[in-house]
Amino acid sequence: MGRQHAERVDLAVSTVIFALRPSPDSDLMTLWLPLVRRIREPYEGRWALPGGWLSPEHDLETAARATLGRTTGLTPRYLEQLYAFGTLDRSADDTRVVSIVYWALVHADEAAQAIDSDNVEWFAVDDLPELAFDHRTIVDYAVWRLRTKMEYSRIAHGFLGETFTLAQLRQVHEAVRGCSFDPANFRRQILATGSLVDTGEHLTGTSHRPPRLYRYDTAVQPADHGPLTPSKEQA
Amino acid sequence: MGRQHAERVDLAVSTVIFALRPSPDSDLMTLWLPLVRRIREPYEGRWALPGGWLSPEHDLETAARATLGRTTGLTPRYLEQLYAFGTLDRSADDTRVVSIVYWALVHADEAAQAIDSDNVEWFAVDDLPELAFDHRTIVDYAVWRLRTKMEYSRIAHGFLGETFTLAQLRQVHEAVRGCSFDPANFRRQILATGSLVDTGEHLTGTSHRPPRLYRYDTAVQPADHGPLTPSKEQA
DNA sequence: CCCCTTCTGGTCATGTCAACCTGAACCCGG
DNA sequence: CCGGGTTCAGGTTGACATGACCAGAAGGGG
Repeated sequence: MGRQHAERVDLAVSTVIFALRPSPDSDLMTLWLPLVRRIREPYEGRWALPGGWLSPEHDLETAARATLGRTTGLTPRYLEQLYAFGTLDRSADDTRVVSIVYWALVHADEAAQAIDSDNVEWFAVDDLPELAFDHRTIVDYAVWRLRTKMEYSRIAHGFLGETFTLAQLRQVHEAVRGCSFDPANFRRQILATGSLVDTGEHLTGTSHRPPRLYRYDTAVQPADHGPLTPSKEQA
Repeated sequence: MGRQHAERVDLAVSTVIFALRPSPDSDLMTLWLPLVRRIREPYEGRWALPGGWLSPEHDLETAARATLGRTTGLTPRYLEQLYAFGTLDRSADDTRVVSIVYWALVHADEAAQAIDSDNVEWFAVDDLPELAFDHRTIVDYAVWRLRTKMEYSRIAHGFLGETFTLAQLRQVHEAVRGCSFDPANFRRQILATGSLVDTGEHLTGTSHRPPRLYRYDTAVQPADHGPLTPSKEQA
């Protein structure tokens, strides 16, 4: 059962971090994610997902959180395991690496003040550079999961602040799903889920009728993980 | 970035294998899965999921397939990665193990002639013994995934043969979902998806009107994996 | 030959959802 | 101070999907 070859399997944990930022050309909100420039071979100079080796004293999720804090200085509003990638050819040299990848949502205005250090840069998901390893596949899968989960779950929460208007929430859905929704129908559907709480306050300062401010019902879980509760694998 | 402690992280691959068998007390079909008895500490004598250490020359999915063949002698009709479990306390001794778990569906009548060797035994998911490690949590999660996926995907395929009647397909859904469906409505919904092909043949020998035999449309994928095609991570 | 079973197709009431319409409420320019 | 512009907020309508139910068709068994 032990390892027969001299080589071994290395375990890495990477994270796909999503934030919502205004597009440079249009004023619409689009998806962005931070990448780090590789300073070592293989793929030196290429952009890659933030991550690191898994040390024995760290939990998988803890490692993903640490990576997130190291590269962006932020704490995620949502964090979930994406997939474990482990094909033989994904490392390009003769090492064998299995990457357990997480995906996270961070606050939009927090992401604006995030650190933009030398080797970390934010990219729009529609305009990514060439990535190292199989990271392009990973990002595509993460975007697909985000889009799919947005349809049936309430993870839009992760992009917004404590209180928000229905228009803001709708803009998040439109940015991620990539299509526009009827404001009236969107209101009816969202309110029908019972996951929103009316704060009674209104957002003022707009040049039109002041919209109501809502808050998420904290009693409802943001996403259905089945028997696995988030942030805890209830071992 | 390297491992700081003397201990390391070991990587295991386990598989939750599902088959449909008639219940011993009732004649209804129920979910069963094979477990292996541990012959070593920790948890010696307890039942556990089939699995093994990941060797550097094996793909993750290949390892899962190998485990499946070793314990049941079967090839899966469906195989998908479930989750990577990696909390610190899941090994009960001072080793650190990360388990990448797959789940699989095998043929019902093939499972009947499957090997029932000394240390391998099939159990009904509703009547499981105490399991080793956190394997009970893993099984619960796998059952939840199977039930959830059955609602929107066409993985019932994995339990059936090449051709089948609508009643057989309905029985699979009823066994997994745990409720009964109206035959007429079930027919309408399934046929509306366009994933079934009428073979033109009928099943004879029954004591009632002979039902039509259908076949799955091979052009349609059994499940939506997004950018990740099954059996291939398109690295 | 009648009866029982299941298959197969159909109807009907209900609920859901997208498209559309209308009044409400606020800011701003004149 | 007042009317126009804009968005919010709620209601209506028609198309479509869903679930409960019904009835004829087609076999085998007593």
